[in-house]
Amino acid sequence: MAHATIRDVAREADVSVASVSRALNGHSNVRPELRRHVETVAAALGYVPHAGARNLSMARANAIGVVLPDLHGEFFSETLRGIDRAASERGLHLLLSNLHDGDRAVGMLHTMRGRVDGLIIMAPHIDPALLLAGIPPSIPAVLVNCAAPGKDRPTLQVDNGAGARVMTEHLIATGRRAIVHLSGPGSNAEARERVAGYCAAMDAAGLPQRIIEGDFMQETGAALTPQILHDHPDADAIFAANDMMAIGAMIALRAAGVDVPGRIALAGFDDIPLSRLISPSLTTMHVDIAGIGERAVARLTEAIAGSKDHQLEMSLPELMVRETTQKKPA
Amino acid sequence: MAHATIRDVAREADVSVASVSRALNGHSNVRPELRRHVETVAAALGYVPHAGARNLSMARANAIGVVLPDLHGEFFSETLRGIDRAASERGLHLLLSNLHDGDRAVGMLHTMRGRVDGLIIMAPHIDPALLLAGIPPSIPAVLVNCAAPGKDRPTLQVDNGAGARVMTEHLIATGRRAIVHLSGPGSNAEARERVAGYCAAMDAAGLPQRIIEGDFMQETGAALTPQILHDHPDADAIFAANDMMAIGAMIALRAAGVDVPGRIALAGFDDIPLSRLISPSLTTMHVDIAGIGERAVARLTEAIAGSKDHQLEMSLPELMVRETTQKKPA
DNA sequence: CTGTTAGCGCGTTCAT
DNA sequence: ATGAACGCGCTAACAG
Repeated sequence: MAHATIRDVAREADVSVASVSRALNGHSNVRPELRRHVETVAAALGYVPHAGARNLSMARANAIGVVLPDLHGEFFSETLRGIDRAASERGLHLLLSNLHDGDRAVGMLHTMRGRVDGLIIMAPHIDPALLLAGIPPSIPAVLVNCAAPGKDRPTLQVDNGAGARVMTEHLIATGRRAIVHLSGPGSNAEARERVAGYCAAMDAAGLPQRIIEGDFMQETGAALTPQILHDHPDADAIFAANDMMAIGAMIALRAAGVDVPGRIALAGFDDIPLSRLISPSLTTMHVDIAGIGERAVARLTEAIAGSKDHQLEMSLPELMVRETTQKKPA
Repeated sequence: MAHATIRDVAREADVSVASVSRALNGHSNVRPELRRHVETVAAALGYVPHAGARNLSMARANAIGVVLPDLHGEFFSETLRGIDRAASERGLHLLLSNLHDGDRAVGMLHTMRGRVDGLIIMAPHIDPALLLAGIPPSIPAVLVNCAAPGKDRPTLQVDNGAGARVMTEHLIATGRRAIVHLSGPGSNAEARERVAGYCAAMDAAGLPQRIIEGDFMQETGAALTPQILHDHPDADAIFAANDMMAIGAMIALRAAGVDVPGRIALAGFDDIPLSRLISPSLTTMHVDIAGIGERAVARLTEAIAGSKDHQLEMSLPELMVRETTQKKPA
């Protein structure tokens, strides 16, 4: 059976649609008796308001669009968790969209217009020019870890460069010298920043850069590890650009019978929950993943409310020393 | 600046709104020259159609609502991944909603009416009567692992009872006798089914049931482990109702210096990606988590298309023997 | 307090 | 091939 509309309720209760609307939405100027009557009829008819129509008439969707590159791995699911928590606190729904490739990205962004009040966009892998052009200018949006500097959009970023530098310095401080960086894909802005941080630290210490490009996936971390061992037989540390690759590397190293951290130290980035659960536990840079999601929602609601504050908010990751980078034996 | 509407485009291009609509939606009965003109004007104005209005007029939202208990842990994020994949293949958006408590559940369900074409509901923790009453009858919905038998709704379920029984039998077959079941919360339908499977297997073997109630969380698994050790000093196996609790237990056992699986075997349920990455790797029941999400979308699109097929689809988990249940030394 | 009317932005008849 | 008019379901402004 088709759904009852507000008009069905009005007819059945023998009142106007306006009264039904007022009664059901808790307006004060309604006779209590009439309100009860309307509520009864509505319940009897199984009436449920059509949220789409209400949104149109109120010019408010009570939803925010979330644009992520991928749901793979713990990083983005943690972010989503933070976003979800902050959003449901505010009574907002989440409209999800995965930006796999850059081409369909703009299309996806467009189909969200009129269904959400604002956008949270995490797209370190998308060309900034393309991305900024794709966001309808009239829609509030906050950019999270995007390549774009975000001139006229509120922006949240992790200081990947500083974080990578701190980690590299930590490895050097614990006696490592032949440190190989297993990087993320060159197309990814965060990956590039982490490479830069690693390079800066190695340069400052007068050590040679050794970089192998990966793609942030665990399987790739495992697959490239033999190559690292082959290309750099003297390697005494691997700094993976994220935890998933580090874990892949750890599995490969274990399979190859390499002692971690005895012969090779291992470090990651992100501090996903998993990094603490494996053994040996993984030294990594802690990023407040869920917290970033929450902050993003906060900034977005401000922007929706009309704030013109387009500040860049930069957060510094924190070094978490765990088992995989214990001091190198002399 | 406010967003341009179809009327702005019509006025600017000096044509009717109908023509703009036809031109932009690729209808055939439009003069190519006019189409190009409209497209130019639309681009110049930065016009992006208002999806909400379009949905209302077409009575189609091109979105499905996903209702999950929690985004915590890998189980639900994996499910979501499967749903997302299947949905974006079909050009559907995902409207997310977390059903924390049962009270607000019905309200959440209602606010989705008119914004989605159908619902995927995973709510093993919600009272079935409450839940079924809360779903607007006119909205297609598929129930996944819900307590409700799902008489007139397509339903997907994991055969938790059979799975738990298989696992318990495996533990018995490897020589364990004092098997403690670390269960999920009694309010959860899946948890109850797994308890029943465990009990059936223990009864069949003439072994005494030993059950401690947990809540599916890793922290709880860790916290309850000392109690298990205390209440059942002779325990030679722990069968946790899900992997997260099993991992918590493993951490606690390691901290207590208990040899796994030497002294105590350990088993989980779900086969989340993590269970394979930890060491020793966890014996568990494999559930095709992402696959269930995909199936749910498939069933839902059928229902939206008008299928009256309300069959119950039951899937059997598969035993994955890994390190934590190696045979007990004689 | 209540009913009437006019939109919200779009797709879609029905004429022309 | 194009335009005028109507309706999707709801809220809000305006009368009474």
